Amino acid sequence: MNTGASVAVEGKLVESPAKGQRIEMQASEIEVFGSAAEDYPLQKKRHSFEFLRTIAHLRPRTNTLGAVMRVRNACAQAIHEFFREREFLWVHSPIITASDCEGAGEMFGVSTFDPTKIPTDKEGKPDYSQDFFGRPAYLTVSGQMEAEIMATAFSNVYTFGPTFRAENSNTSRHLAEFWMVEPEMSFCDLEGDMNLAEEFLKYIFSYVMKHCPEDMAFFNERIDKEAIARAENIINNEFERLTYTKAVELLEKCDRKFDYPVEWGIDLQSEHERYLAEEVFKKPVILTDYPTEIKAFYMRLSDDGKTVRAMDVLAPGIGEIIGGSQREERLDVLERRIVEAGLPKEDYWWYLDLRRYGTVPHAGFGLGFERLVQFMTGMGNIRDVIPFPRTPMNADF
RNA sequence: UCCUCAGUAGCUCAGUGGUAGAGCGGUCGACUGUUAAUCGAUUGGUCGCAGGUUCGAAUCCUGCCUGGGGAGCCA
Repeated sequence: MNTGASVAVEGKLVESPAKGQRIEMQASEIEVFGSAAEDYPLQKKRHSFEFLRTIAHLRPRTNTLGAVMRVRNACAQAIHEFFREREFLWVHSPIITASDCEGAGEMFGVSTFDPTKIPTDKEGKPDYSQDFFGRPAYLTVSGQMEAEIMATAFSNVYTFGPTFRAENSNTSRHLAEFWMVEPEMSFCDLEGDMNLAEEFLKYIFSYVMKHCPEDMAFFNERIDKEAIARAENIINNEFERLTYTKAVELLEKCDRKFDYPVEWGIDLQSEHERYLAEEVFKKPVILTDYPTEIKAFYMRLSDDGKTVRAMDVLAPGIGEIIGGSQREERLDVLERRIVEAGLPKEDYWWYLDLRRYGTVPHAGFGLGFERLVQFMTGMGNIRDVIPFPRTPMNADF
């Protein structure tokens, strides 16, 4: 009988005289349901995560993936409990969207066309009027705009589901298919948004520490010796909050040499964000009030005209884990911002309707679920915190 | 997409121009209060792929493929 066999053992559970275990079973009967062939790839030793990714159908049996999947599950439970306690409505945003106005990244097309013979119009372009939806359709990159719709009816809502990015990103922090949590709150400003984000992360970390203590101890010992200290740091300390402008001043004054020079107006680089979260404050940092030019059109313009009410939560070791904002609720300002961004206003007719009919101050944020699990467990590669990772050139299993 | 490192046995790796190696695993046997057991034997390779240089290439050169790390984009 080899490692990997499936068995049922009947016997007597007794106190063990051996070291390192309290109990053992003295077997009286063993039934083998499935023996494992001698080429069973999982051995009783450490395997590299790269190798395990090539056998994604067997790796859930390993102790590390097992711990990851339990913690991932606990994170999902914590998210639902957090919002249920606060009476947020879980709304199901669509996976397929015909709206091409989300602008959050490259999208996967959804079509039933036979790729070898796509109908074309007079100009030789694909004639989508003959396609399944009668127009171009895509996999969603974000449920935010649908969440905004629902928030104008139910006040507090959240989405939690898969999202897709067709970007050719090959990093340990990106997936083509990943899950996102997006709360959206009416009658809420940026302060309320930040408060919720901070409470939210603290809640999830407390929940996992309470429900998965053995798995967290495992990660702390085998994967990342900071895992438990980091969780306690999150739970027990106030997040640092400062404006983008203050952060830039701080970066300009510090002794550290950066590959990319810092000046007001630039989008902060990974090295800048890491420096702030890992070296200056050594805890999560919330940056707010970013320059208008580097943020999305729907974020609420401040009175200074130069910044928007946006916020990013930067986590040590991970970087941006949450991105959010107060949304622009003023119809005239939003229309102007859409035009300034060079976007077709007619595509946003329903989004603008939300401002036309009973507009309301509102705010929300998005959290990358796999990044949260990475942050929680200390796992280095995002492909190892989702059972079946989808990345460029990889959709096996 | 860019930069960089790597690809040798099922796994983890050593081998820098001269007959392809180790540990683990597998198989067989022995032994055993074991814990990723121990002891003995044994099995196992188109050295990522294709070309080139050379008397001779795992080793040097070129191209490609795949993977890791970093960057960009972002969550």
